[in-house]
Amino acid sequence: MPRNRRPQDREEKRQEIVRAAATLFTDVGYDETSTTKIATAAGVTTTTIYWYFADKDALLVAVLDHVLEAALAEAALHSQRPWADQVLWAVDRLERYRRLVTVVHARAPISESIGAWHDEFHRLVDSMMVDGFRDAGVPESDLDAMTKIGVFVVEGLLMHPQSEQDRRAVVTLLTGQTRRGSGSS
Amino acid sequence: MPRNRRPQDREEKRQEIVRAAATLFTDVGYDETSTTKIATAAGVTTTTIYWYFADKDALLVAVLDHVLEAALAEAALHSQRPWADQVLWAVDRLERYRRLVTVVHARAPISESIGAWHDEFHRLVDSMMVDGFRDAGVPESDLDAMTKIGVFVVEGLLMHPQSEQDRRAVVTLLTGQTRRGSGSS
DNA sequence: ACCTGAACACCGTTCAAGT
DNA sequence: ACCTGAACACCGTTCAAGT
Repeated sequence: MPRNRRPQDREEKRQEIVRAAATLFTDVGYDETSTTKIATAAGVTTTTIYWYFADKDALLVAVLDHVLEAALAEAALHSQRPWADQVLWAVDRLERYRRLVTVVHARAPISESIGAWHDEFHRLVDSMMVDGFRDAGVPESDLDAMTKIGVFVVEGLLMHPQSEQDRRAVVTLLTGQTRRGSGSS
Repeated sequence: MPRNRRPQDREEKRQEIVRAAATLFTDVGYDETSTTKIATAAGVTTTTIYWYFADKDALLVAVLDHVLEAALAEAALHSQRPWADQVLWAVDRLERYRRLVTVVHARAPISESIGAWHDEFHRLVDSMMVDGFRDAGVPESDLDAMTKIGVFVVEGLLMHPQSEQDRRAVVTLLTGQTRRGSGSS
């Protein structure tokens, strides 16, 4: 009984569009990637994209969810390592998504769906950061401000690539300076 | 002898285009502002813009220089105030240029002229930050990393507007925590 | 030297028409 | 339900033509 036939195929094709868009948005950029290029890469017609997604922004949200899901799954494997290493690993892992970060910042104020995704994302990152800094011994009174600084520093490191050495120095200072006597000659 | 007539007029018209573009790029956004809208606001034809500027990116660079010059002139008046206040003032003053920050980050990798402007800008900001943190008593060994954290935090505060109170908490923690016994009950 | 109107290639999106 | 070709309004930019 092929009554509800091939919901498989539909999901597969949708995934193929998301994967093609993810690659292009990440490596080339959102503004630099036309819907026609995405369609070609996914093996469909330009207009077909609009059968699966309301507009280009909706496709971007699907890409962001796709990328975030994979990154979170990987991050879970590192949750037992020292706090500084976890932050450093996150920066390493996310650096290639620099272009996605910029486009989210650029479109969040003008696209409701991207704005909502951005807010949700920061809620998630904030909650992870709070836990990390608390475990690292940051006093409760400084925890909120320290979390914000942590998020800003990670974002900054993504946007302004540094040498491995400089990156490590920044993260060490960030995660270590509130613990007494942690280096500095 | 009107041999070299009206270099005044030329500079005036150029300035008018830059001013119109500055307002629109700042309030509406770079991608959201067409060259036609800029031309209309400046009282010229679209193609006239291309007599004064090589392309839209060159106009953006002129806008960035224009805005930066004004901000630096104002900043000079505050150079004697406490370090935390100076940083807080800068965040306050620059918040309205959030859209310019995003577009510079978005276009720096793909436009050589924007990339060059971005590098130059960070050299300037870095040198100001280093002096501030050194005077505030940050040890020489942490100065480079601390400067980067400072720049990232200022950028983060620009991109993610906070309440006056939260902003102050972040900047206080940033500028104060390396000085011994500066609060936190 | 300075400015313009017409044109070019491209963009995201819509929609009537097909299966 | 799913997909398409043709068309729409708009974009940044070019260029021959005017003064």
